[in-house]
Amino acid sequence: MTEDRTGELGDLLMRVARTQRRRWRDALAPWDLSPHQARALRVVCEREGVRLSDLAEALHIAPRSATEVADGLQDRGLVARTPDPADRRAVLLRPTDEGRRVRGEIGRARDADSAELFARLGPEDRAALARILRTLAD
Amino acid sequence: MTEDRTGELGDLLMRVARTQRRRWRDALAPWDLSPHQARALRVVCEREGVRLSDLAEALHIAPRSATEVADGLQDRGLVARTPDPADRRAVLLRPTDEGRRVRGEIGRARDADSAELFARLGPEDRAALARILRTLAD
DNA sequence: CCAGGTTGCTGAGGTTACCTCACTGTCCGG
DNA sequence: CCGGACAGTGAGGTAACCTCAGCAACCTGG
Repeated sequence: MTEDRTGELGDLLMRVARTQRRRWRDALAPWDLSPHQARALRVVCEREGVRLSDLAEALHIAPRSATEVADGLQDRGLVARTPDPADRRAVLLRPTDEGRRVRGEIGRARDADSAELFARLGPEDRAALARILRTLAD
Repeated sequence: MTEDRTGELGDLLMRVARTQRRRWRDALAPWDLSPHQARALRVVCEREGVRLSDLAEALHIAPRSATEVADGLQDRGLVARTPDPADRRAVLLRPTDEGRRVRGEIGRARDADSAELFARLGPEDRAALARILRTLAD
């Protein structure tokens, strides 16, 4: 079959991504965080003062659901709700010291995990993969 | 390290995969099937006579949950439960005619969607991507 | 300057897709 | 031929989403 089975490409991408997702979930276990929560923590740490609605948008979930994600992070003492001085309806999410610490740890864990997963690729393959994926990511 | 940010690679992979997943979910809407159900239908169609426990393993879910996935597919008339002649405890899942038809349709839809997604890549990039992903997929 | 619509968050309650545990009926090795 | 392992399922639980309604604060036009 000289045909360019594009379907297989999608399949492969799916499979590798699934593997990676599984690995990451496991790597996150020591902190008892879901991938989604880790992502949320990252968003909160990267911007200074995140509104719940912004978090919802960043996470592609309904605004109402952002409340629950924030609750989870707050219960673990990783973020704090502070009033928005510019709008008394709004709430700003900020990382606590613990939150920043944990976000640093999981960031390093993620890098380590990524390095391990991509270790079997040579440097030129890694570069090619990065270039190709960047093209696909818009 | 010439700053080979492996972490970014993982990030990119995640992002592209998320896009693909979203696209597929949307492409599946006309049949009112979840990606998971489509995957299950595919498994059932590819092997002849699938045990519930095999389906569970293929889908990486608990055996009990395979019952529910099978229920969903059966309610839509896509698969049928038949007794396993070799083991009266077991149940074999087989696709109905409708199931085979739908599986063909969504297979083509998936190919089309994949083709569209990867259209912006040149043939040599597609080949390189396939080779690299295959390496990663074991 | 205030009435009425819009926005930001959350309580209440629903759905979906998983899970574990317990049970029944069947299989099989000693 | 019997005790343990195994296949599927009923019952009931959880996590992560959702929509809808309500409340307070914001903003805009007359």
